[in-house]
Amino acid sequence: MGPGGLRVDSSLVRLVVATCQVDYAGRLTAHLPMATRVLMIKADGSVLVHSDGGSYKPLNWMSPPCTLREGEADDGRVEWTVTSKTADTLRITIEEIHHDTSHELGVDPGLQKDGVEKHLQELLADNPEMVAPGLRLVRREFPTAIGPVDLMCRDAAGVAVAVEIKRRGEIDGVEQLTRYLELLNRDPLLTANGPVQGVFAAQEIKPQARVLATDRGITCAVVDYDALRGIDDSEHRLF
Amino acid sequence: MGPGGLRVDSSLVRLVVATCQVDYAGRLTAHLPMATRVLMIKADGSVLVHSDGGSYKPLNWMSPPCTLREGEADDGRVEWTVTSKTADTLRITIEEIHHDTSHELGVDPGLQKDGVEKHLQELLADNPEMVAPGLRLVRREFPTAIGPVDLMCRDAAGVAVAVEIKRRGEIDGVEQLTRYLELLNRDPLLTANGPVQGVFAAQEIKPQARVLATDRGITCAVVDYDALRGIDDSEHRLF
DNA sequence: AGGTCGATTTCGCCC
DNA sequence: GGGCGAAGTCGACCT
Repeated sequence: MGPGGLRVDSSLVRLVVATCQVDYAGRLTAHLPMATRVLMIKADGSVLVHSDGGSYKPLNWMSPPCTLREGEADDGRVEWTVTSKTADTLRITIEEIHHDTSHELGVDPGLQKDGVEKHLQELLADNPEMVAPGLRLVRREFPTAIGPVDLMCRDAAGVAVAVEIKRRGEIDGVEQLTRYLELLNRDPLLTANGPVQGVFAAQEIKPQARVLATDRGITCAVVDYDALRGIDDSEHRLF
Repeated sequence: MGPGGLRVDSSLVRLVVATCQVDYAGRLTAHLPMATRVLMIKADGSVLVHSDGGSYKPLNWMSPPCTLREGEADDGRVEWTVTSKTADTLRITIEEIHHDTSHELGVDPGLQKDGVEKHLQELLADNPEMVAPGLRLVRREFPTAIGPVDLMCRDAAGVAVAVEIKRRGEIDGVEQLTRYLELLNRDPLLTANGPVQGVFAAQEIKPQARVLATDRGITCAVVDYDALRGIDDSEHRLF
């Protein structure tokens, strides 16, 4: 508590509707001609410039940490200058302010998610036979020098099988698995029963990714997330 | 103009500050506990749920096209339901509205960008000698079965040179160029004077990408965007 | 601090 | 409209 009972309020959001022009200079340069837009200024000084369309991405913005300075342009118009430590600059030249309010929000409890890749990995770790029949899990997040393999398994014949899991299987995922396989195949402990096999498992596999995988001897496995969740639920109900 | 002089206003943005709980079910499920947040409802019905922190990405959102329906929950509280054609649902349960205004924005002229990869590619196409001395351009966006090569060139000795351009050179770009080279080296027309050479050109090349490129016999070229733009400007000034 | 990888990525281009 | 690559990607996690 500060002097005089004043409390520093760090969770204030300012909503402004203004006719403005926006110029950004940083990793690129970008320009927005004069028009009416929504400006959101968050507690950390970050600024979002929204139009009424598009999706959630602003037309222009400044990421925190940054500071907003209110000044005056040569022609007397109000000018906001937002600067970051990395020398990025966002300049907002204001012709007219139509709305300007500030609101205290308080601390946000945060978002709870379910159904992302990590969850899919957990489900497949519990049910490796859904990836390929006869597969047994050796280790989840099996470490290598260039990163962890999602699932390391062995098939019925004792051959090592590296499983790369994606929500959506694209070409990058195949490259990633290829790099792992190249490295894993240098390990005599893994190749004792033959070369390490690769399985690319995803809820959806793009055609080009499938072509590249097949070309490299990698097996593709499309997994049904809902079915998998159903299996896992019923298993847990037994205990 | 509609009957009675009423005009359909399609560029309206609604700004709401409310204590609310948010539940999303679609590609994943997500939950936001009750707290005070900023809600932005755009003209196309899309909804953004912002807290006072984070960057420009909302905590939760619904992408257009979608429709917002205002209803009432079992306990009598106001409930907004946003639905899209793909069966995604965003449910906002409102405890209290602290602020609620609507604003007409008009049509946005749109964003002008400068300095992205495409622009860098244009500049290097005009000045291939900035990539490597003696290089002559054969074709920009040279087509292959797996995608276009940014610049196809020949060096002073007539050897084909494939140039992959990135703003920031990372490992993925080296993989991409490697795939192209593999394919290009199957074409007798290109390999008549020796194997196709690869050049990885970027404003900045990450150490790991450089190592991988070198390991594969790919030349790295760091290009100075500002200098390049200067050259191009002065060239155009001659005409 | 730097690298890697996921994302309800979104966005834009080309087929 | 689908596929694919870029992004001022952002953010989380790990070394």
